[in-house]
Amino acid sequence: MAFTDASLIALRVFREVAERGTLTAAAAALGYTQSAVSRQIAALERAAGAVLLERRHDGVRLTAAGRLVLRRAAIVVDQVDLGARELAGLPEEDESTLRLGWFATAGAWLVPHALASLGRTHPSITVVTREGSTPALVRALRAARWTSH
Amino acid sequence: MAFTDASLIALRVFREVAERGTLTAAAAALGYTQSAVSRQIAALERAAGAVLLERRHDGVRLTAAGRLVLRRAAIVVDQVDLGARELAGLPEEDESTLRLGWFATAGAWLVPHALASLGRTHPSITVVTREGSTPALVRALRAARWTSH
DNA sequence: TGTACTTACGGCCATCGTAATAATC
DNA sequence: GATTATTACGATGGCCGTAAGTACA
Repeated sequence: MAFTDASLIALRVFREVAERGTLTAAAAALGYTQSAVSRQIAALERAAGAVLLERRHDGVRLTAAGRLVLRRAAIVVDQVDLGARELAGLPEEDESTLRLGWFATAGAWLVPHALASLGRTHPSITVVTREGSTPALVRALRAARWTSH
Repeated sequence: MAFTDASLIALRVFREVAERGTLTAAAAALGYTQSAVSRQIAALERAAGAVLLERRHDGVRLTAAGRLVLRRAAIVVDQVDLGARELAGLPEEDESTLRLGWFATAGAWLVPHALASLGRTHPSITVVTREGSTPALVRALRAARWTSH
């Protein structure tokens, strides 16, 4: 048993809660009621079979299981939103496009490292390389992370 | 408008349909009825605002929009399943773990390239490096793709 | 008392299976 | 007729908002 049959909305709510620190703030941000968010979280915890949030008097904090779920939920939500933008035929927003140039010596492993790390935390960000670099490194970079075309 | 508010089950059903080529086969594989799968797909298309499947007399074929959605849906479903396994505290199944050794000269860009490509098509596969290689290359590889611990 | 989260109630909407319908070989 | 997908029921279950309840400074 896991959160296999959870709702996409539940994952979105959970991410918002994790980001804001209180159910109330997340509810306001998403246009829901406190109770709705509370039940979404409860349902997600029931589906996951684990407590995801530590309840405190001033809000909530992620448990270890909560951090684990958050990592996956963030990727899932980003992928859905990215697919939605693709379907709408829109190019990526400027804020989600990163243009990057670097020196060949630094790019050997530092750049792929940074890009992969970025890809884990913000999968929806598109990376665009600068033309005119060493062809081999450009290929390696493209291999490390390439979101669109 | 997009498939932002689609169901996780719908994405799973869609992936199964795309893989099997008929709604009937997907329904049987998932324990659903023909009609349930048909309505899931219809709902997903309504949410996406696009026709995802071309109906033929011998089954269905993906449209361009369908291929686009499938790419995202596959990642989403894999992420959910991966999170589920993580929550269950289980190590990855053997069939989804890849152990890899290589020569330093070939690993410089060919290995990260292959790993990233693999990661796009099969995000749930874990890559485990062999000990004793050049430390810098090991670090670069870990940066390019590292799923568990 | 204020600020959080939780729970009970009533109503609405989604989804299921069964079964009937349509279209193609 | 066999195989495909779709549509019309009726019932179950999930999720919402309102509102009341609980806990902690």
